[in-house]
Amino acid sequence: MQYDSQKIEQKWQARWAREGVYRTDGDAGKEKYYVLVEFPYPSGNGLHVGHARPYTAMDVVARRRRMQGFDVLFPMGWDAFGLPTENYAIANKIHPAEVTRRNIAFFKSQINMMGYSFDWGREVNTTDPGYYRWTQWIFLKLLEHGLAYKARMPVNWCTSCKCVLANEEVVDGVCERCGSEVVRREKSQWMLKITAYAQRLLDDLDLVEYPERVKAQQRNWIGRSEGADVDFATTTGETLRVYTTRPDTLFGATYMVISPEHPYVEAWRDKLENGDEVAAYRGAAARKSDFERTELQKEKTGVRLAGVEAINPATGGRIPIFVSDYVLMSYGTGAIMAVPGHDERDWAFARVFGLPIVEVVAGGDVQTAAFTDVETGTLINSGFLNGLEVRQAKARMIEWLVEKGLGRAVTNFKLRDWVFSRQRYWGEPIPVRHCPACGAVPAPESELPLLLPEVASYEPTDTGESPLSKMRDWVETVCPRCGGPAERETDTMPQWAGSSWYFLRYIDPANGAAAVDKALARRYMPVDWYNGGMEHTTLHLLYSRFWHKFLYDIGVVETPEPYARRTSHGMILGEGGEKMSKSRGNVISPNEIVDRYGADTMRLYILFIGDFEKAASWSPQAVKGCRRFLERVWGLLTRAAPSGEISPAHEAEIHRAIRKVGEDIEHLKFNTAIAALMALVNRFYEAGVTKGDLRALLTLLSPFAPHICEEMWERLGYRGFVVREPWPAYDRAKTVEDTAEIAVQVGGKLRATVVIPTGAADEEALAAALAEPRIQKALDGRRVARHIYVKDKLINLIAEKDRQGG
RNA sequence: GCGGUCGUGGCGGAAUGGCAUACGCGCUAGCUUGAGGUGCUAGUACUCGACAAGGGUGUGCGGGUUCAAGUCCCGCCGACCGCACCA
Repeated sequence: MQYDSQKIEQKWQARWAREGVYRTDGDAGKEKYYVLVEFPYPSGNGLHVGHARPYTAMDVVARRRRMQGFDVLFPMGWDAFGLPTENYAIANKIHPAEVTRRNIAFFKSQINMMGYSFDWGREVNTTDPGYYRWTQWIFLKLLEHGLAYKARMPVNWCTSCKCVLANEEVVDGVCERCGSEVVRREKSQWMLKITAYAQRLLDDLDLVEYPERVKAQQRNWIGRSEGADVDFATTTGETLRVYTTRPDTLFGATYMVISPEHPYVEAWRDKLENGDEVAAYRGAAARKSDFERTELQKEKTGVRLAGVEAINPATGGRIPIFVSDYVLMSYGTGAIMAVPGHDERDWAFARVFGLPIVEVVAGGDVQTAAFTDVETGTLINSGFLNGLEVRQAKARMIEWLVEKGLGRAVTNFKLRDWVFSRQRYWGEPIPVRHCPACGAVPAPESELPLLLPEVASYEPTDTGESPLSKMRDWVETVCPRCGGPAERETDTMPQWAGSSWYFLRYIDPANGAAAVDKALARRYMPVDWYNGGMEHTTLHLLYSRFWHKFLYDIGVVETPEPYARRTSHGMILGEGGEKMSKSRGNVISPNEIVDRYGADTMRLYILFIGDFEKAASWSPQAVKGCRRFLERVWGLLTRAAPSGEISPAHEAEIHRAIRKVGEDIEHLKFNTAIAALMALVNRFYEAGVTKGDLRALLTLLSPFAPHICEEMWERLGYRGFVVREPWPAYDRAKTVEDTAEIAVQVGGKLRATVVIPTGAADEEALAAALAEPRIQKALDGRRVARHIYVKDKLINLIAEKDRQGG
């Protein structure tokens, strides 16, 4: 009797589908549990083993929750707008919607091949008008609440995608997706005011259970800092405002720096003695790509603004002003007071330009290096601040600035508003009309969904206009406000739009009257457990938290946070620990593995491969171990004694396995859960097995390898589906054996083990230990001064001489 | 530089402060097989010792706490991930 995985897997996948065993039942008598995996982008490459890891892990969780009696929501869908599809469509002259349809069909067949327990009755697709209608609706609501606005500003422009990128999509100065150079372009863009939520996005991290690294990364990205705005008078009459986190060092500000993009550079042009030189510097900075501007930790450059000076409000002294690209226009006020004694960048700049370095916080040697410690220093050379600690001096200086009307305490964030426009075809049209008289006017809600028009060409344009702009009969419309002629917005939304709320649509996927029914949202939100990739920490995860908070504010949902628990899986690497990629030719397709070994083997291996949270290298050898294990499980069919009871010989270890497998699943320790099941099977081979033992094994193994378990369940004559069995309970009292082998140490060193009854009393353990000849030998005649006994674990004997430190 | 994670056999990796290396891969030997890219059994950290009995040493390095440290504390070294001229 062979283990024919192919036949078994097809058989049970068909039966599960027929019986609808994975449907979310909505039974109000049950507690709900919402398990979520990140929905895939259906690329033409198909499912990757990298998808299989999180999907399998969460499938195990969902399956266990069903067995535990929860009403489980475990849905799947498609994040289908996006550039690769559009580019493929352009190259092959197929409509992107058709490409998407084909890719989804392929992906879906692969997902089903793995035996995942998704409820397909709730499938969502971000490119479906019935879905993006509500994405557009949320945009209109954001607009209504002043959280969407159009602004002309320098944006990140990918030279290859011919499209604007969000800050989060620019990695090391190049496009996150295609790796091409990103340059700055001045463009009018739709922006979402995520900065309005910066503080809440930061604070509410305390409400959720995320891995520390995820929270840290988000905090870092939000980048809150506390300081002060300070106004400096200048010799031209203008006031130059700076932001500083070190107002305590104001007396040490010996010069100022403004960003090349600072408006004063332009405004002062005619007043400067070296206007041309400054303009040239500014021009050079503008031409540099982000990559050039940030990549090199180069020497500081800059130009002094000759003819203008500022007055340090604390000292009253005149100080020079420079323009330099180490000051960013996008943070603070785009201008800084430079304190070379206590800031490394200012110190480096001062060295290049021979500027004075004044020590105002004692504790270091400012001629050698900037002294930046804020914990130990004491203020000097600082008038009324002298003698104060840094912390006190900050507060005192802010009081003084407020008194004099020169400044105030300010909190700043690194987080920038979200650039929300894309100049591409395959995205949600932004439902806005531009009227020469009324400006940007929201499209009426009744118009939604505002459908993507059929266009002849999806080619991006070099001018930076969306391909939609060429569709004149679509573009030309009327203003909803004044009725005059108007044009439609031709930019589309970024791919992150549809994925910012998809978890809500799963709850109520067919609702034509609302994005999600309130009562249903109340039942299923928040997502109880959301697993996804680390690469989305500052993109999707942050964006969707923002949207969800907004939907909370307007009463659509009732939980402040969308995800109660977030976990992250490590990457699956190729054999040598290298990233899997087509160019390296080391990509493993799940199909290869399923064809050769079966889905159950694939599922086991992808979880057994290593620590779920860490990167792991694929090993073709090790896959076989998992197949071998299933063969051994299968082999138990012919060995099982007819008794339906758990055999006394295995009772304790089965109860321990129930506990361990359950706990391990909760803690993402899928590898050790499987190891425990392997150990159990090994014991069954050593000491015999009954039908009852096997029954227990199958219920525990079924979340991991559901097909083989279902088949064996049937062959053993059990009724129904094993995947619908209740998760077994363990009895703590039954997890212990009658006897325990305890370690016997002498002076902390292991000398022997003895077998004594479980829970034996101290004296009994001591007697057993002393009766051991090897212990007597180790004691070598010395008296036992004292001993430490840990029940069922060990006994440590301290001999008299040991205590003297010998 | 800042933030985070982490250093354990030949390899992937296990260990609520309590017998380090579970489980799997690989390897070695024996059996099985017509054959094996099959299956089974046994072995597999290093070292002294006779490949025995029996010792000793071992979780990146150096200290410390403790009856007991891979685990806790301090200081180094190294790796990986994220951010990075954010004032």
